[in-house]
Amino acid sequence: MGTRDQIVDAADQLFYQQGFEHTSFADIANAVNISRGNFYYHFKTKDDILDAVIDLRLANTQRMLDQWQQQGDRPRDRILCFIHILIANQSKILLYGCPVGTLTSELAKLDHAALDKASSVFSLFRGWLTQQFSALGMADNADALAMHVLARSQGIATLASAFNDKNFINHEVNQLCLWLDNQCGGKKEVS
Amino acid sequence: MGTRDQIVDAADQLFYQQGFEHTSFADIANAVNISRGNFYYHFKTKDDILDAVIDLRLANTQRMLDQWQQQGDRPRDRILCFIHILIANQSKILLYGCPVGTLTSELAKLDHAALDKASSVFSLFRGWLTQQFSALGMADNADALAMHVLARSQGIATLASAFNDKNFINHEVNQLCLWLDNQCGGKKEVS
DNA sequence: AAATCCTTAGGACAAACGTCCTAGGCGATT
DNA sequence: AATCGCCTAGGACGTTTGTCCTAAGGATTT
Repeated sequence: MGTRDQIVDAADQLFYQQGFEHTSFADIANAVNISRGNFYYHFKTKDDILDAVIDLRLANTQRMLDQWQQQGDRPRDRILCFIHILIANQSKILLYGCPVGTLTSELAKLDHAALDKASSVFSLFRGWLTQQFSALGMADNADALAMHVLARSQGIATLASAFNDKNFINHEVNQLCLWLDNQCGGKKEVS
Repeated sequence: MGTRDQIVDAADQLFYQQGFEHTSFADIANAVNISRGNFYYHFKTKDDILDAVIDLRLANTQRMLDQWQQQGDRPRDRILCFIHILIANQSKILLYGCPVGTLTSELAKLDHAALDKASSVFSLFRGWLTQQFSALGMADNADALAMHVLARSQGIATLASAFNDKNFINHEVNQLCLWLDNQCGGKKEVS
């Protein structure tokens, strides 16, 4: 893997674990074992790295969504794939919260120009979830349902991290699954 | 108002709007119009200010809860008071998210010692909400319901801020009220 | 072998940071 | 009037930050 990609990978993790502002050039250079000078060759400013990191996250997210799209046959199962990332990434979420939500929150406070781009990771999930709910025959308020699922997940991650409570994640994920079944119950599947 | 209280008040707002780490001594001193030297007389370290700010938030929160306790007769109405802070603080939430959630998220990433204390603001709400649900005759899972309400509010704030979407707050608050009525519906009020 | 280009290392730079010290103003007490 | 103690101002300190420059390594091409 090229140096540039290593930098973006390391920055991706560090931004998640330490926050964007609290991560310095030196931190990243140290993680990749290169000099700060070499660093500057690949990225002129810190904002450039943030841009690259968000691009990476967008690509990774899209790849994951595509995978879920093929993996599950029924839209309901696909939505469950999304919900279950809370379980799959449990330990990291307990420590650092949701990667998307915490970054957008930080950038909002910094009044950073990259906030919109960071939010677009949310938009990927939002659009994909909207698709699934539409496929379930709820085209009318599919977007609202998508946002609801996003918000629920977001809140679960934040509180689980604040209270460092693993069981809370499990319990709320179950509740969210029940909610989903309830939504599916009365409706007829379309696609 | 004494200088010390002015400092804590200014820090409270700045920590909310800019984040803890992104707020400097100079920022606070500038907001209160005092010199950095004077600043140091009242607080030895930045962590001391954070401590005082969290104490202020704990006191303010407790006062608000007490007020809600007297204001609403029925527990259901009291819980509605909590839910409606999302509406009352709408514009600030759109810009900076939830004061409690964003601070705990930041401190978690900084691995800061004050994280537990910051989370205790959540605990105040949690305990109070648990009381209300218990009074509604749901003592068995009152705490789980309290956490559910907290998580929903938290997610609403985060996403509303990310998408800068005021209508989303209104819609989700309505949904949350419906959910609450649903919970109250089957149960008999105790106190 | 020479030249070229991509990559790397290491340090220089000003600015900002948290922290700390000292001198002085000002009201209350004696 | 003199003294004391609380409060304030302003600057000094060492470190870290993001940014930038220059020189050299190393592979490929001519």
